[in-house]
Amino acid sequence: MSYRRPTIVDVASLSGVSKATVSNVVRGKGSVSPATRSRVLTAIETLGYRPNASARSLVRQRTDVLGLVAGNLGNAFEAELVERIEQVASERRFTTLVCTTSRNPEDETSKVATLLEQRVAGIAMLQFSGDRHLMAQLVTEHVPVVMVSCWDDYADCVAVDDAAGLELAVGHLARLGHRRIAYVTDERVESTTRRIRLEGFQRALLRHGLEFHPDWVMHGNGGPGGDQPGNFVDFFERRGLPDAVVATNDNIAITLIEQLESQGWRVPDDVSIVGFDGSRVAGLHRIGLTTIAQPVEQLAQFSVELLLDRVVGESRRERRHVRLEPKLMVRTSTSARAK
Amino acid sequence: MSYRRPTIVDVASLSGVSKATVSNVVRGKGSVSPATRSRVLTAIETLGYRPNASARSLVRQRTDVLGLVAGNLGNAFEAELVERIEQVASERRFTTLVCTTSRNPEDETSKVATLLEQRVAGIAMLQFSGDRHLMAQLVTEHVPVVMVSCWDDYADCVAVDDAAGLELAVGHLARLGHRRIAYVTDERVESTTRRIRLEGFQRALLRHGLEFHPDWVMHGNGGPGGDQPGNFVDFFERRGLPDAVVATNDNIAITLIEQLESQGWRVPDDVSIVGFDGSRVAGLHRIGLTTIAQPVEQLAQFSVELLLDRVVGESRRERRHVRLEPKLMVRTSTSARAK
DNA sequence: TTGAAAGCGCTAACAC
DNA sequence: GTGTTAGCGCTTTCAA
Repeated sequence: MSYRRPTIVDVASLSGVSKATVSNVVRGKGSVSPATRSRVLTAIETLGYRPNASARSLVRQRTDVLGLVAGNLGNAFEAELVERIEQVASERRFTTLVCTTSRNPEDETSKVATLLEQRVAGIAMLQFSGDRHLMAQLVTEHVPVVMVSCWDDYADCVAVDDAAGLELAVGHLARLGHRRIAYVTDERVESTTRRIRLEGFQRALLRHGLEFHPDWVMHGNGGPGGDQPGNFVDFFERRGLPDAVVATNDNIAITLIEQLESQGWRVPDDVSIVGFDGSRVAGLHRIGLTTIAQPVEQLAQFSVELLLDRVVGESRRERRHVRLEPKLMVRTSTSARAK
Repeated sequence: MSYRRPTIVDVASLSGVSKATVSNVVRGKGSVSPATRSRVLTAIETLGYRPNASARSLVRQRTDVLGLVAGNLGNAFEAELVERIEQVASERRFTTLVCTTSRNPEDETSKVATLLEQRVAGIAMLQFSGDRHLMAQLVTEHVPVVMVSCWDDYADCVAVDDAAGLELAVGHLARLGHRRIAYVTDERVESTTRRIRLEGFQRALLRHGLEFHPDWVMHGNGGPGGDQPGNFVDFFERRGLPDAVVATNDNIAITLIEQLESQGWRVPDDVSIVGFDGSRVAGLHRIGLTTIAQPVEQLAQFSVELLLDRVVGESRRERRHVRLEPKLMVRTSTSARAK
């Protein structure tokens, strides 16, 4: 004899009503007399009845589950974002199916396929390889998608204003007297964002009357697992140390600091460093990374809202692209240029 | 007219077979002639058919979803663990529903309830308040549960060997000549683990001929959100600085360092610090936290294995409690005692 | 090798 | 205010 979970029918027969009535009580819909309601509630209690989400989803043709595609939770910023999105979704009575892709396009494809089989009500992508085929599929299957801290013209998007962020970074460095400013990007950042940030960097330099040297753009490419960039030291030994470096995210910035310091260079005395993300680690005194903070809370709120707007409202509205204000966090990795 | 997803019936009629046959093809079970198989496959392709997990779960009376209860993904160790568990589960064709509790018992209860409604095949708890009622419920509902880096006698468990970890920590400090060793615990660590670690600390002191002072045990209690401990400075100003401090996790250790240094004390010159977890941050040169590393990879592997063992094998086997070897990572937060 | 049929547990019309 | 009923999309006997 094996254990069988109580169903709505068990509750119905125990309380002497039909299952429709039990359903009404459970959902708090329809009209049920106080007396029956309490009888049903008692039966639910004594049986330990718990509605079956699969059955409900099947008939309602919709789940209460959101899919969340992240790249790598070892990245503190992404982990925080995942946590907040889960919490905001939970407040709206949605659960979250979390997947990680290790920034690997094949994983991305297969994980999204899994989410689609699970019939998630919507998908938030915190990492997107840019795969056109994937996007097309998502569109044809009518699954609401939001790009969070990512960008794709064919989906709702919510991200920090990258250009404004780079303006903050460069402006800060310019005010400190730095003129030769290098940039470190990373192949694993989603391509549109990567491009926009680099362009933003160029424009900010221009605006501050500083020169842009393609030679000073380093394209970090990650080693296996984690956000380990390439070898910065080689790069700077060949080209000489710039006054300052803007990195495309905090992880890269921190690794850069580690590598520079292990070669005897000092931050910020020899070179100032600015990160991007505003992850918790950056705020530690020992790290003290000046960075462009992304508004995690707003990113989470907006992404869930954009998603549920389409899920619940089934609104055929236009795609919305939201840009949020970044914030400059000045710490000890930047200082005035030595004369 | 609204969009309707293709179902197994659509595939069946397009390929001119019954849905049972389509089902056989999809699942790769039963016997289907090569000819029909390929006809069905073509139909699936052209329709973009995707099996509906809810329908399948309903009839199979089981989902392919694992529930994962974490405390706080801002904690790097927990985030890494979540990521690895998701990946290991994914290799076994299971998806993961991730919940965070902010180490809040009410959230824990409600999130577990949600997982139960979703009929997850099993639950991995990376955080457990110790709620007896919750455990009882889980047991009566016959849901496989595994405590990961947590402990509860009534469930399968996989955790680091806490006592061995503290022996490593204290042994290391003793060898460096430290004698007055303090301990910082944290209310938010699951209670059994908290107790075992403290006892392990005491026993390790004893074994190394060092005295244990209850006065030197500081019970950190977190502020809201994140792992912020209480005010360590007050504590040490009242009792004087010990030779060294062992912290119950890396986050606490790092905060401790920050607080001490902000008061002008130096680590490790004035006091050595040892953490617990082996999170990525601890390994940064700027942090250089000596710590007891937990075997994340093994924790992930074992936890999924223990869970699926019960899910798939429906084995009525005894509860299993696995303890894994910790590893001492010596870095720069510890040094020989100044004479 | 294939098909017909009986549900899995629930919701939502629609009667009464 | 309550009950009846017809599925939702799939798996799984059991026949053919």
